[in-house]
Amino acid sequence: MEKNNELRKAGLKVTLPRVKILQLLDAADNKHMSAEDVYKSLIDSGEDVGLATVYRVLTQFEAAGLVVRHNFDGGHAVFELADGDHHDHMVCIDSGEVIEFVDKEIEQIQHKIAERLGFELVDHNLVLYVKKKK
Amino acid sequence: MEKNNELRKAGLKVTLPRVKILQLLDAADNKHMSAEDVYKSLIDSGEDVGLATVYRVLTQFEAAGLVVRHNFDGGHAVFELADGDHHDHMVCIDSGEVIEFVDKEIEQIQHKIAERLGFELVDHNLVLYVKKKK
DNA sequence: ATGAATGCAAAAACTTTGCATGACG
DNA sequence: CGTCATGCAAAGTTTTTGCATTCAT
Repeated sequence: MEKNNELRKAGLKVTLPRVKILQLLDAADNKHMSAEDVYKSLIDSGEDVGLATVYRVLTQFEAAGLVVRHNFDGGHAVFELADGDHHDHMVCIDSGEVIEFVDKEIEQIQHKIAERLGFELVDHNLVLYVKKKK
Repeated sequence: MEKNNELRKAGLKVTLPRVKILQLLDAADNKHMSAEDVYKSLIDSGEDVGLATVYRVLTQFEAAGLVVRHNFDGGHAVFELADGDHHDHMVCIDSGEVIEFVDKEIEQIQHKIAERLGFELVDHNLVLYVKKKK
């Protein structure tokens, strides 16, 4: 679906900052960007946008399900475009490289664990820290 | 091993704040405390300690492997005493309750995933966000 | 005694909010 | 045109740092 329609469908006006941020996340080499990353990138592209707007827009996008927010390591949150497919992350501790993966089995077990303890699984966060085999 | 020796072994002087914080984490009903939690608890116990010291001490304990820091969702880090046994966490998004669990199967699959992609699994972080079933 | 550890306050890093102006539909 | 969205600046949160004082060894 085309981006502008996704915005309208989410009840958000099609404004320049919102369109630019969507485009940026779509085209980004680094799929996982912090608010600051997005802000700087837009400023560098000559856009006139405020950091507060970036935060507001990303938060709205998250609420609308257009974007996923990850709270990786403490400091700052990173955002990536929601592509419909859920996936987890593997981070190489040497190179910083981020690899995405999905494993049906793990997902199922997670559900079972939650159920077994009387809970309903709402979300999860799995990050594997790895290094290249020599 | 007795606490004071653990401190000495880590190259840390045995000071009142450090001892109190270790004791607190050891005796805590809630095993997962934020720096603020620890600070308030100590103040309530009549200890004269600074929040900055709590942060410094917890960071040192983490570096020494005495404590594990978790970056759950919600902006602030929580700490728990390292008990040697690895476990993952389940956080109730309604009550904030934290449940620990271990699942051999998930651990094995994680290894397989890393291996399959040519990596060696060094560490991982798994948090399930759940809510109580009605 | 001497270097490390502490408390306090100030600063830093990240994110949210209030408000007047400007843009979308 | 009436909102809704924006930019800026100011305030909120969480965590870190500078510095003089105190404490452990």
